[in-house]
Parts: sequence; structure tokens; C-alpha cells
Amino acid sequence: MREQQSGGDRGAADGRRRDKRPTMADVAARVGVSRALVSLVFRNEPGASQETRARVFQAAAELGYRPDSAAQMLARSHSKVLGVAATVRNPFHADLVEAIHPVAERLGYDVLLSVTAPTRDEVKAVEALLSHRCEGLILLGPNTEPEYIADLGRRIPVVVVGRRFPGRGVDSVHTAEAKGVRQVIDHLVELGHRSIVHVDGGRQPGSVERRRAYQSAMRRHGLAGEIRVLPGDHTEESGVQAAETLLAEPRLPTAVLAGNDRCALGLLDALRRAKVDIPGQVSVAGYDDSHIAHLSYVDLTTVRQDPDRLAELAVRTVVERLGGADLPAREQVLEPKLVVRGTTGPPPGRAEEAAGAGG
Amino acid sequence: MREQQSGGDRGAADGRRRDKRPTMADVAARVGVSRALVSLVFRNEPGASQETRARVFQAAAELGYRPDSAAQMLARSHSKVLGVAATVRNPFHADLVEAIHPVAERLGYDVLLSVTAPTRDEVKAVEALLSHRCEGLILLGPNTEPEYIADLGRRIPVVVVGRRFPGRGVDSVHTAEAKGVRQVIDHLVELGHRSIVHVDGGRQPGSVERRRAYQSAMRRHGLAGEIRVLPGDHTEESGVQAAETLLAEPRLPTAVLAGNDRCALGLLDALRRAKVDIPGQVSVAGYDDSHIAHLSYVDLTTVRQDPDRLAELAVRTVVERLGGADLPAREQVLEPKLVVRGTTGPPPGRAEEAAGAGG
DNA sequence: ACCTCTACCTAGAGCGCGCTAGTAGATCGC
DNA sequence: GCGATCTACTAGCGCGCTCTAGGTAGAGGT
Repeated sequence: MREQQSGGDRGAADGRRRDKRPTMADVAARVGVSRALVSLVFRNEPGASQETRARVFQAAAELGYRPDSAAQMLARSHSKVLGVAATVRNPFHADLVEAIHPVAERLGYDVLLSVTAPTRDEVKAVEALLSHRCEGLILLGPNTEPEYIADLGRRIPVVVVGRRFPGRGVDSVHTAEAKGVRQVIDHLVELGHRSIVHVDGGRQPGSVERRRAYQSAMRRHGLAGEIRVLPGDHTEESGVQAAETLLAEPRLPTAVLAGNDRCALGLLDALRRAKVDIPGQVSVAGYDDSHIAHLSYVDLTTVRQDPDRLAELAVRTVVERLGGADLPAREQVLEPKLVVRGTTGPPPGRAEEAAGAGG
Repeated sequence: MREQQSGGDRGAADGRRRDKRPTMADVAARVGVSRALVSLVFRNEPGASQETRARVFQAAAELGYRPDSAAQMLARSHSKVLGVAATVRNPFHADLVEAIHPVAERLGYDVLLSVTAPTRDEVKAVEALLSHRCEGLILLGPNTEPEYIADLGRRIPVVVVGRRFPGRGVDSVHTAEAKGVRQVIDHLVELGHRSIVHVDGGRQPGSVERRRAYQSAMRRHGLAGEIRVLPGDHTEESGVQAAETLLAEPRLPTAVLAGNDRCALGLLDALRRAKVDIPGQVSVAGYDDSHIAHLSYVDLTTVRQDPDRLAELAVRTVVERLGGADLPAREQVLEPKLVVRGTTGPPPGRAEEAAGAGG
């Protein structure tokens, strides 16, 4: 490691550095008004003249004043902060987080994000949020003990996003997994596929539902004999492993439904790398429609879970509860939507036929 | 949208729900001691007997008490909170964030994360952090006006990670971009490449340095005539675009150095999709070694920027400043390390030769 | 008996803000 | 000319905690 020094414009030269941050009282003193007036101005409440407002803002800018949210929270009965727990590596969570911000803002709430990672468990993330005075919690595809979450729900409003959470008095918002899966299977069968494998999501959110839906959809199409579920989870690695399993066998299936987009990505790349033509030889479908799937280089057929809609509902639900709504726990289920892109097509030998029919 | 109701175990049935959260005073009252004593116990300070400690914790657990960090912050002179601003979609940032948490925790700091996204600009993210009373700021590859960051640095300790930030009195921690790029070019030239294109990172962190280093490394190898820089930024899309540009030309280069891993990913996929053999026809190298590059399905040759080291230094630097160290601004530069994986190899026509020599 | 020392505990003043209750001064109605 | 009604502002309590400056009780020394 190398170190360099660059122009030392630190320290005492600059007057305000190092002393404590300015407070409302400092601003008030500078303008020559009371603290309360400054408070009014910053909360945008009536009761101050336009001229005074301008002078207050001016002084605040000069001092570099910024309201202290800790003090605000303390003084207000409510903190106006929503906590979001997400997995840092999950791109769909990234989409959701992005969507949550504007909605919360519109409703006057600040968002605090706490991340879960292999090295940092969910409980810790949630505890951090709680001590930062979140009034409500939005848990993205949580993997913790249901009992823990239920317990949380007894203390503060909690909404679980992206997974079912029935019978525990906690609100949830998710898509109709079964319907999404059914749409994909219908799409594939319509294209002429019969040999359709499903790579499972293990104990990840939505997996159980997706697996069951796969099985029943296959049966509905008279393909009970073709049902095959490979174990996996929602990571790229599991897709790669599934691909390796399939490639080691004498005959590839003509289509694979992955547990989610990340898994599909792993599948896709391992297959392409083995010179398998996608979708010529094998069609691949994902689930989530995370921003990765949109990218032209992936161009994945997948099931869209509308993150904007999910985020909107999640935030609204928590805020309603906060508003004192003493309703029983709700489960809000969104319609998923199949998004057909470039990774699915007719199975080998059916290409011309389909081209003729499809128009 | 469908709605369901599930077991309504909400509301008045459960006593504690809806009433305000318990405070230290509640715990104290329950144990029959003073508030101050409870405070001692929770801060793990000497001055309470073992027995009392146990009783306090017991009571706290029964009440579901949790210290209110807003009040703690307010009462303490320092908040013990570090703010991190990251881009939600950047996987390398995810790696860094993950690495920052344990280091901060070890040093007794809590971490607040604020995300930047296309819809939410960096200034807003930083403002949020500041309001939440962060004592120090860690900015991951910031893209804001340098003047703004410099200004910030005058108020509170700020460390910029992943990009140079010279002469503005702000600490920075990054890798020696030039050296990393030189290593890649050396590696490629050694393999026999001459036609090596660089896809630029635009105004993204590190880009200028990488571009310059590419140019000078090429010149050093007597390949001044082969220098070619395509515009781009640090997204997958820009990689795809660069690939399209290259594919539209009569002759492909034999190697491409992308601005970062995301860009490399776009390149890779667009090329493979066009049936270009990687690395048989074209070698591709990235920059960052984000967790995506590790994945077996990507297996990208790239330049490793050690996120653990970067995180460690970043946190330590901020904390040192917080400790009152009144040093001039430091620039800490880490050594990058070339990681050769599967996307680079000898150029077309040199494969056998290299295989013979390489052992 | 008195003093000291240690171990354990308490009172109470803030931290920066929001908010309720109130005041000074201008304008208006009659 | 006096109360009524604004507008523009202020005083001061309390949010839940930390922390300084104590207080008390019992053990031990002289």
C-alpha cells in the first residue's frame, strides 16, 4: 500500500470544521428570531412571513444547518421512518428498494435500509432497523423463522413482500406464484414442449408455491410423466449446477423453468458455454423479471412481478396500519405476467411449424 | 388484485400492541430501580451488581424493550453511526457494503446505508445520511460534483472509495488503476494479442485513469497504432453496445478490455450470442472482480480490487478522523491484482504455440 | 467511636427538536 | 374607542436517553 499526502486544507484554517454541527438555535440566533419560528419554517407550517422564511433558509444555508432527524424523531411521537430489510445481492430486491423510495417519500416517510448478506443475518438487520426507530417494517423475501416475524408483527406493523405468510397476523404482498408458473408452462406447451424440467428454489420465498404449480400445470397438460424437479436455490450457482446435471445426461430436456432469474442466468450461461443453442435446443424461463432479465444480453423469458406495484402496496399497507387501521392481517396478491423474450422458442424440430403458425 | 383475510389475531387481544414502545423508565419501574441504573446496565458499564443486571435484562425482555437509538444519539455527543452511500445496482458496491459492516461493528460503529439509483440521486442519499446523524461518510465511487464532496468534507469526515479525489482535502481509498490495467495489457500481449480495444467508463470512477493507463501500456508495447477506445460507462448495456459496434465491423479485435465487470458481462454475452468464441476468437477482461465475475458461469478474467481491504481502510480512515486526527487528507492506494480466468486466452492462430510454451 | 473506601445506586441537567399555549401588534367593524 | 380577529411571532415542556455529580450502606482501619 502506498500513501500520499495531498493539499492539507484541513483543520483550524476552516473555522466551522470540528465544532459541533449547527442547531436550530444557531439559525434562530443568526436570524434574530426564536427557535420555534425556525422550526415552523422548516416544517413548512403556516405562521411565518415570506420574508422571514427566506431569511431563515438563507441563514441555515450559510451555517450548513440540517435538521437533526434523531431529535425530530424524539420530539415527534412518530418517527416517519420505514425500515426495509433486503438481501444485498438480489437484483430483484434492488428493484424493489428502488421502487419503495419514491412511494415512501410521497407519503412523507423516510426509508432506512438494512441489508442481509451471507455474513450478516436477517435478525441482526432487523434489530438495527428497530433501534433506529422504524415505525414499520418491510421485509423483502425474508428467510427467517416465521415465528420471529410473527412476533415482530405483534410489536409493529410488518409487511412481508414476495412470499406468502398466512395465518400469522402479518400482512403480505406477493404475486400469485401459481398463476405465473402456469402461464410459463402454458406458453412452453403451446410452443410444443413436453419435456420441461423445473429447477427448484429450495426454501426461498415462493419456491414451494412455484414447485406445486409446476407439478399441477404439467398434470393439467397430461404431462405428469414428464414432471422433473431438480433441487436448487435462488442463486446463479444453483443454475450452473442444474445445467451440469442435465448436461451429464444422455438427453437434454427441451425446456427448463428456473426458480428465479438468478438461477436462470446460471443455467443459461452454463448451457451456452456447452454450445447448447438457446432457445433452439433448450428453452429457458426465469421468474422475477429483475432488471438483469431486461438487459438485451440476457433477454430472458420470465414472469414479471411488478416491483413498482409491489412496492406501492407494501408501503401503503404499512402506512395504513400506522394510521391505526385495526384490520385483520391482509394478504394482497398481484397478478404476475409472463414476459416472453428470447430464451424460449419452439423445441427442436418444431421451429418451422411454429414459424408458420405464429405469423 | 385479490385480497384475502387470514386469522385476525390483531388488535386488542394482544395487550402490548398499539401502545407505545416501552422506555427505559418502564424497565426501571418494573425492576424497582432508577432509570440511570438501567442505562448503565444496557451500556455495559460498571456500577451494577450481577444480580441487578440480570433482573434488568429479564424485565427488558418481558417488556420487549429495546434502546431507542434516536434518543441515544441525541444524548451522546457522538452517534457512533457511519453513513455509506452506494449504488444499489452495482455488484461491486454490494461486495463493499458487505465488507464494511463487520469492520464498522468491530470498531463499535453502526452502519447506515443509503442508496443511489437512477431515480434517486446521490445528493439526496447523502442528505438523508446526514440527517440521520452520521458522524462520518463513506462514499462508494461517487459521481457527484467534486465541489459538493469537498464541501461535505469540510463538515464531517468523508472518505471516497474507488476513485481518486486529489487536492480537495478529502481522504480517498482506491486501487492503483494504472497498475491493474497495465497487468491486463501485459497479460494479453504476452498471450500474443496486438489488437486490443478498450471500452471506456465515461465519467465513472477510475475511468480516466484506466483509459490513460491503457493508452500508455499499449504504447509501451509498441502498439500505439492499435490503440482504440470505445465510449461506454459502467453498465451492462454499454458492453452490449460496444459489442454491437465491433460486430458491425469487418474484423474483430482479438481482445477487449472492458471498463468494469458489468460492462464486460454485456460484452461477453453479446459476443457469445453472435457465436463468437470466447476466448478462442476474442478475449475479454473486466475490472473489479465483483462477485459476479467469480461465478463459474461468468468466469471472467478481471482485475481484483480487494473489497475487504478497501472496506477496512475506508472505515479505519473515517474512524481515525473521528478520533480527532488532524492530519492532511490522505490518499491510500491499494495494489490491484490480475485474476486470470476463462475469458482470456491466446489470439486465434496462436493457440497451439501458446499451449506448447505455457506448459 | 470516627473516618475512609469501595460497591452500588439515584437525581437531574441537558441533547435538538416539535408542539401547545400564549403574546404583541396591526387591522377591522361599528 | 373598544373588543374582535388576524398575522407573526415566543415561551417552555417533554420526547428517551446519557452522563456528571452526587448519595448511601456496609466493610475495614485506627
